[in-house]
Amino acid sequence: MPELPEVETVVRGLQTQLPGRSISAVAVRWKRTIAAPKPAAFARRLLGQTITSVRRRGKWIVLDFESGAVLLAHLRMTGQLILEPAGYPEGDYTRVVLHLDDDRRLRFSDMRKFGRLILTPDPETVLGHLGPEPLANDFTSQQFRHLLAGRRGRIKSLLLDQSFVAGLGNIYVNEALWEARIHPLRPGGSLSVAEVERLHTAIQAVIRAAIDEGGTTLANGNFRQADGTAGRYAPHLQIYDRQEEPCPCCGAPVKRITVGQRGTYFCACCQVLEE
DNA sequence: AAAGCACCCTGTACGC
DNA sequence: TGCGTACAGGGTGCTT
Repeated sequence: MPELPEVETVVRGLQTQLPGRSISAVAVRWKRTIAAPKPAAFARRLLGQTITSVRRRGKWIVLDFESGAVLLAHLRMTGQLILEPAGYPEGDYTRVVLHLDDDRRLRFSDMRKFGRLILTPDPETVLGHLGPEPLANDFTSQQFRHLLAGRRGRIKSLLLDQSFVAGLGNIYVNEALWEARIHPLRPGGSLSVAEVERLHTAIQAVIRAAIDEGGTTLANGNFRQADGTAGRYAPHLQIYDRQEEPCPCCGAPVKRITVGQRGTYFCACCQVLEE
């Protein structure tokens, strides 16, 4: 499931390749992948546009064009944005193909069809309601504490809320809470200053480590880097998808509960729901 | 503000 | 072997 580290990995892979290239043809194989504008207008407006930069905001991949137009790509569950040479055999589940002027192709593959592409002159209508970037300089432990103050919702649900903090998903939220020794059901506002500090540190550490390894590719192989290779972080996951396995810290069996309709892994020994 | 649910999808895992 | 069903998950939108 692409989260911040996976999206960052894709973006870094594209940053060295795409700026300066232009779109020579557009093929839409699954129309609903194009959230806006309508597929025909999407294809027509992209034609001939030159890419100036590639960046990330939360889990969105952002392609800026010379004209000021912006292409937003969200991978959701199974989306992949892969740069392939001309003549390369096209993989399965291709939804949209952007042909480049150097004959390479930027291919949006998406088995479950949840991913979305948006072409817009005003990306802030989409990106504007995202919370802070967890790796940004101004995302300090102090700011995090202010955001959490008074919040009665479960810390796990808050961390998954993209308008609260941008970019975290189920894998890294589970990992960060375990790392910080915080129970996923704790009300956000109930965390002590020391706990907020620990969680802030854990979030940044886990995300940075995952980026360093090129993201997490689980056994289902859903995530791919921009060049089609897998991420290397999966063996480093301490708790995610490890139900009944011993906690790496204390050896107690990892528990699995459901929080906000999401599978949640934690160690009942290390992450206590204290009063 | 918070929580629950349906929805969008399809591969996988399971029970019979 | 094969069919049917539950489940996984990010995000949106609606209801409670």
